[in-house]
This record gives sequence, structure tokens and C-alpha cells, in this order.
Amino acid sequence: MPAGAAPEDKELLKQLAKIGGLHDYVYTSSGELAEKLQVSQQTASRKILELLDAGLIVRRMGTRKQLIRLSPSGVEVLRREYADYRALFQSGEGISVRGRIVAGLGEGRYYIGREGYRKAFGKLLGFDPYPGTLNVEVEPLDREKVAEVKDMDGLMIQEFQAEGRTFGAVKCFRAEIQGVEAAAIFPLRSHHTNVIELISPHFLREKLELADGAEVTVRIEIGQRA
Amino acid sequence: MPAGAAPEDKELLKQLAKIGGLHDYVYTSSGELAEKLQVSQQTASRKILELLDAGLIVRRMGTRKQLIRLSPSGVEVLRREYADYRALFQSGEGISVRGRIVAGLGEGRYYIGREGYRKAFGKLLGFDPYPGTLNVEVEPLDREKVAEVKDMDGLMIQEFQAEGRTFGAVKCFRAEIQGVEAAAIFPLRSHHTNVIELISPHFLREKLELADGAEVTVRIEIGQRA
DNA sequence: ATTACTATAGTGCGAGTAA
DNA sequence: TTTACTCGCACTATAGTAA
Repeated sequence: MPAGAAPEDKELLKQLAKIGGLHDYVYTSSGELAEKLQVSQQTASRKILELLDAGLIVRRMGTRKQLIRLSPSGVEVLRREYADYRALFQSGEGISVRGRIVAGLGEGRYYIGREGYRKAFGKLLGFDPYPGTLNVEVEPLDREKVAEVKDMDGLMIQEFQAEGRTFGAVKCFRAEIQGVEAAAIFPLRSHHTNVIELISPHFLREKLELADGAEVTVRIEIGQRA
Repeated sequence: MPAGAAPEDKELLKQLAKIGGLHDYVYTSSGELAEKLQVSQQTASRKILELLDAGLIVRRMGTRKQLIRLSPSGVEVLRREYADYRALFQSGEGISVRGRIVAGLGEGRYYIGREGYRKAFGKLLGFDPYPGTLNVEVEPLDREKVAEVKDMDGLMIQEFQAEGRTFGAVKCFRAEIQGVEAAAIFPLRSHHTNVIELISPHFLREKLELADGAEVTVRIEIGQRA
């Protein structure tokens, strides 16, 4: 569980992120990091080794200094931390993302057709979902927002067994598209942030007269509980 | 400097905030907090005393348990932390707030008339400000956003001496109101978040034909440097 | 220059317990 | 029940230093 990082570990990850380690390798030294953390060079060196060991960072040694960047799980730790703070300071609000309608691959229709999911959605969201999903390709600038939302507390559907196979867990958020009630659903397995899948009691595509490529705004509610 | 809190201190503040200690007293015990922090009751108790000593929380003892809430500087610590994360994950973006035009008290006009400020604004922002400010009363739901912005890195005007008195430091952010270039200015002394003061190379009120009470949207750029 | 090992000093943890 | 003290012990930080 990457969320279980100690506060000091998060601090070092944060400092690394601040100098660019989120997106790429940064050229730095244990001495430099020691200053930022207000500890000795030796301690910084040891902390680096600990984070390496925990798989939260990756590095390549230089002849002097070293190249360090956060690993995906290191990024995840910071993202979760960020989600915590967002929830604290802007609970009850929502975020809006813009995007355009794209054709799905029919998977949404398949999954939502399974009784396990349909019943779970009904119980969780209070509506019987139309048997299909509306896929919105999120504008690149807003994809970061989607990643944030996915880390927040949402309405969970636990994985279940049926028809001789396993159906994975899904996280949902109440949402609204052009004023119509809906919910954004995120399969826990997937880490995509470029497409949002929406379900709704309505046949959204028809009700909103949406053709592929149509521009829409989706508002997702955050900070909610069941 | 309240930002200098140790990582573990922030962790306890965060846990307290999560259970409501940001806005009001919460009824809790050292044992409960110990669980959340994954430490012993004794350690939690000691940490509470440390935060009290540092002035980051305030409390009233009950016969059993205790009532704890974050002090203003405790809130400030978390806010700064939040600002750090926001800068990491959404640098280069901006935030929008809605509000309505209100009459100023003429202070803006006075201050911006002082040569020290006028020259500093010109140097920092690249325009010669119109000698007056436009005051926007921010919609209550968006005031939290303003508080966030004020914690972020902005363009600073240091305090200076002139005319036998001291003129205080001001933090500025490039902004835009209804498509027109402007800057939001925040005197460091003030902690208000309900009114934003805007300066601009233009006489905004006339250019945008704004009467008192007119609704406007202000977009403030964040994550910028000089 | 660096990183990072070893040895020691120091700090913080938690068990026990009083109030 | 609570809070929070003392104290022994373990862990963590730093100094010194090798590579």
C-alpha cells in the first residue's frame, strides 16, 4: 500500500517533485536534498536509499551527483496526499472538465448489462442506468483534474463473481453533463485519464442530441459519501 | 514562521482537519488520534502537547476526552502545504472566481497614486497602472479559492519607506477580467478574501461599462514567476 | 567532488503507572 | 475511563571517513 508512506518520506518526495522529479529525472545530490530537508548529508543519503528500497523513487548514478525521479508509486503517494488536501479545503464542491464525445467500443454496454453492476449502480446512485455508457474524451489540459478526482473518495462497487468470472471493482462519482444527471465510473484496474465513461438514467446521446465530436462540459461532484 | 512545521506535526494537523478540526472544535481523545497516526496513545498525547506549545492547535479539556481545533497558524500550515501540492500538480493554470463590482473606499486610488507603488507595478507587470482600483466582491463559494491563491507564489513588491512612513508589501498576480488585462493585488497585511482589488493599464470600470453590482468573472494566473 | 559505511551520540517511542 | 509523567530501550541522526 503506497499510501502508507511515513511523513518524512512524503517530505522528501515532495522536495524532489518541487525540483522537477515528478515528470523527469533531476540532477541533484544528497547534500542539496539535505539542505532542503534541514538534515545532514548522511541522513539525506540514507533516506534516498530507503525510498529506493521502498520503490518510491528510481535513480541513475552520475560520477558526481545523481539523477533521481519519482516512480509511479511515488507519484501516487503525492497524488493521494494532494487529494487529501483538496478534500479538506474544497469539500462539497465539484470540478468541471471539458471534452468531446467519442464512440465507445461497446464494452460499457456489455458491463452495464451485467446484473451485478446494474443492481450495484442502482443501489449506489439511486437510478436504474440506461444500458450503455457515454464516452467523453477529456481535453488534454483537464486530464490532470481527472487524475485528481480518481484519487478522491468515491462511491465504490466491490468486485464480484458471476458467470464464472470476476468482475472488477469500480469507483463512481455523481456527475452532471449539460444539466442532466449522470455518474462518472472508473474501473479501478484502469489508469486512463483521457476518457471519462458516464452512465445515467437517461439515454444521454439522444436526450442531449450529441453526435461524435460534440463539445461538452462534465461536472463531477467530489467530497461525497454514500 | 509557521511553515516550518515538522512533517509529523503536519500529519497530526491533517488528521485533526480531516475530522473537522479546521472549522470547529472536535471531540476526540489521544487514543483515537494515536490510532489514526499509527502510534501509541502516549506518543499522540505528547504530540498534542507539542502542537499546543507551538501554537498550532487550541483545546479545551473535557472530563473525558478533549475538544481540539486548529489555531489560525495551524490552518495556515495546512494551507501552505496545500498550496505546495497545487503548484506541483496544476502549475501554469489559472483559477476563475465570480463576483460583483462594489464601490471602493478610495484607498486603492490613494495607494496606487504613490510613486513607489506605481513604479513597482510598472516594473513588475509591464504596464503603467490606471490610477485607481476596481473592487470585486467575491461570491461566497469562491472565497476559498481566493484564500488559496493568496498562499501561492506571486509577484512581490517589498515594503518601502517614503513620505516619512512605511508602505507595506504587496503580492500581485496577473489576471484578466472579461478578457481585459489586469492584476490582482493583495496587501500582505490584510487577510481578507471577500474582496479582490484589481489594477490595470485601462480604466476598467469605463472600458467594460461596469456599474456597481455588475457580475464579472476574474481569472487569476497562478504558478508564475517574474 | 561525490556516496555511503561504521561508530557513537542523541532523540523519540512506548510500557508502566499516577492522578 | 481519560491525560500525561518517568524511564529504559531502540531507533535515528550525525561525525568521521573510505572509496
